[in-house]
Amino acid sequence: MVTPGAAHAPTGNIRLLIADDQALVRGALGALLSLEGDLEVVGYAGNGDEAVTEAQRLRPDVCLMDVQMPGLDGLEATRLVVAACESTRVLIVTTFAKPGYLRQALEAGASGFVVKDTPAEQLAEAVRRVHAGSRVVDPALAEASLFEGANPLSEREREVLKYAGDGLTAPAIAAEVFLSAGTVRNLLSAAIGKVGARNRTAAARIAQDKGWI
Amino acid sequence: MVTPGAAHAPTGNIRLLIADDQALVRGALGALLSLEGDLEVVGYAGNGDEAVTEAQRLRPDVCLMDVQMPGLDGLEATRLVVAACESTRVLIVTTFAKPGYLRQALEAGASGFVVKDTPAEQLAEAVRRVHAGSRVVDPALAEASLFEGANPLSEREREVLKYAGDGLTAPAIAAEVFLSAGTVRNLLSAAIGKVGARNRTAAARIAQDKGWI
DNA sequence: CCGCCCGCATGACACCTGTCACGAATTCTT
DNA sequence: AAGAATTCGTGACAGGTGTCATGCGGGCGG
Repeated sequence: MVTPGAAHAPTGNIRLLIADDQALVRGALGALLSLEGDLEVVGYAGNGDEAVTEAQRLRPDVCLMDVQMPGLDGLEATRLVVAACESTRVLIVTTFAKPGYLRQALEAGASGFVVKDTPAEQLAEAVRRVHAGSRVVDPALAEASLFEGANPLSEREREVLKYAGDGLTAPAIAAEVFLSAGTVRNLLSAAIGKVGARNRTAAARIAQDKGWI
Repeated sequence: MVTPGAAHAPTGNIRLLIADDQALVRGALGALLSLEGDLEVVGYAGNGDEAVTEAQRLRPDVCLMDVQMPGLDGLEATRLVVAACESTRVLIVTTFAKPGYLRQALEAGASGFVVKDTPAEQLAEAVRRVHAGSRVVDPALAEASLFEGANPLSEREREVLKYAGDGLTAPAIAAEVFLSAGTVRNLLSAAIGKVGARNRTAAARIAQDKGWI
């Protein structure tokens, strides 16, 4: 019998926190997982900051975390959740199978990585395996991550390449990052070379696809 | 009592088809909507072609349709479903609140347009209202669509701008679309002017954000 | 203390981009 | 049938891009 008011009622259920910036997806995932008898959704978060706050408050067994969220992104939120809640394991649930994302997720301490192409039936199983201490990662994605996951760009190169991808000129980027236009062009040129593109627009697209920016 | 084998059992339930290229999202939406006593998910589709085929086979009351799907996109699929199945209403359920998407969706015959930021509780209600013959559109998005939804770009301009957004040079684009490099530059210049950007990269980004490409 | 490395900056050069004017061919409207 | 509009193409010019060499200052390691 469950003791009323117990901080963590020893019901045997796996307690879940779901973090996704899209309310519909968040709610739908909650509905899906609640159908499983042994899974219990105890909280929701709409962005990275909320995810950290709610994880600290609720101490869920598993936190399902999207990557691209406004403000604090899911990778940084993962790092903070893992650091603050020893008993909480993080399962990344993301739209894009980007090698860079997987690598960063594992470096941040995530226990699993699932893309939204995965059949719905497999999500509950992934949650259970993560809770049991297993790693859950698509093998093909893991292999891609080994070769492509490592980000070849420096912090500054990533910074200027993001702006270039939005169409800003070198002088405009220079104003944003407080460097000279010539330095920005040198950084862009280096980034273009590392990514193997023919210009800054293509470089930004490739880096984004790989999860490097 | 339901007659066994009846093509459309007269149960009073609203029969749904869910089209989304992400299996997890598709399944989760199905789980969410199945919780409602009067809604019945009768089929799923992972792309636009499947959506059309399944709609013709199942004759659902409402089809939930994502926009960005591989192959036939959700807007074109909507057009075909509406043309082929008189009794099926289409509710667009998409990630991006792009004015151009809304306009194209309504032009394609969609009865509703919901973004995935919407609270999960409102989805079932939106389905019921669409089924009842109502239009379901966020008023703010409708207003934005009036001013920004109309695509100012010609067919050719859209075509070359997409390539430019991926970083292709004018000669490379010319090879893809079978025009001269000079013509491509003229088309890009016209598109840049219409969109109000300072270069092709920014123009591609703006057009994509507005749902024009 | 010295040498090396890294980040930032400048300048030069070749090439690409964006704009504009003009013309030819095709299509559409009157 | 004729005129207008649209699409495509060419050429010229100014500005932006990408590459490369070089130099300076600060930090780090020996």
